[in-house]
Amino acid sequence: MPLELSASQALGLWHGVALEQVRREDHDLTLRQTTILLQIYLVPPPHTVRGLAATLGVTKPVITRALDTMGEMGLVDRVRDDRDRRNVVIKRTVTGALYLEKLGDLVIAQGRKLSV
Amino acid sequence: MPLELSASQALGLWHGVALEQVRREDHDLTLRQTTILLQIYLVPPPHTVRGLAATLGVTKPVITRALDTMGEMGLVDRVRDDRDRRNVVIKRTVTGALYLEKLGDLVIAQGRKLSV
DNA sequence: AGAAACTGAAACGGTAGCGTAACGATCTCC
DNA sequence: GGAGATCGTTACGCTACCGTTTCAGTTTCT
Repeated sequence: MPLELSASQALGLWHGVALEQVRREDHDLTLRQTTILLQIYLVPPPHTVRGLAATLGVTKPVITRALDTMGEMGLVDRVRDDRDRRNVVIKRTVTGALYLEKLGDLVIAQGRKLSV
Repeated sequence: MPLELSASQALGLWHGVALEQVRREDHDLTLRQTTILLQIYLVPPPHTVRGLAATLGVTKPVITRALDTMGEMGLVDRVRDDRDRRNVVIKRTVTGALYLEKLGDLVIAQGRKLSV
């Protein structure tokens, strides 16, 4: 059955996660970057620049730049598609998976503080 | 009783909210700004620059700048404390409350898509 | 083969947040 | 009253993301 949250529970959950995220001074990803990362790891591949841009409703350079930054952090990887060499396929990495695992733990921990 | 989420539920929830947030191209608040806003609205007043800085674990100029930006957006208001005129007390606004209400609705909507 | 379409990336100027280091204003306390 | 502490803000140079435009490489279609 669906999860029914009250307004204060929903915001409290978000607040707890955001606060913890700020305090640990982790890599400070933009909302867009975080969204791209989650999209790559939660939605079945393949992922392309164009596809991500369409899904998020942003322009392609936004995706390219985000991949540049997150690539340097080791969170994602880029590989040219051999079947159509215009395309770039975005790959997951161990570092990226670990990063999201920590984010997930944060959400879970905050969820546990809620009574439902 | 506490809310027990699986890893994929937790990340799915976060993903859904972040994605929707990006797509509507709302005011694009930083993670820090969002956290400050939530802190102001969810924690009992009074809120000061120094207090927020300590809570978030950031320096005071970070708070000042965030309040500048969010003040221009009408999300918060600043008032000098008359009992100690060094202090600035941060006040809530209708616009800010509305903004967070929408964020809460987003979280609630994504929560409803989960089975628990 | 050659024009047109399409993909991701690079270039450009602009804007906003960052950390550090100062700064005025105010209060405290001797 | 005056030294010193405390508050929020401003100034400075820097970095990162933004939107738009342009580009090089690749494929497609006639």
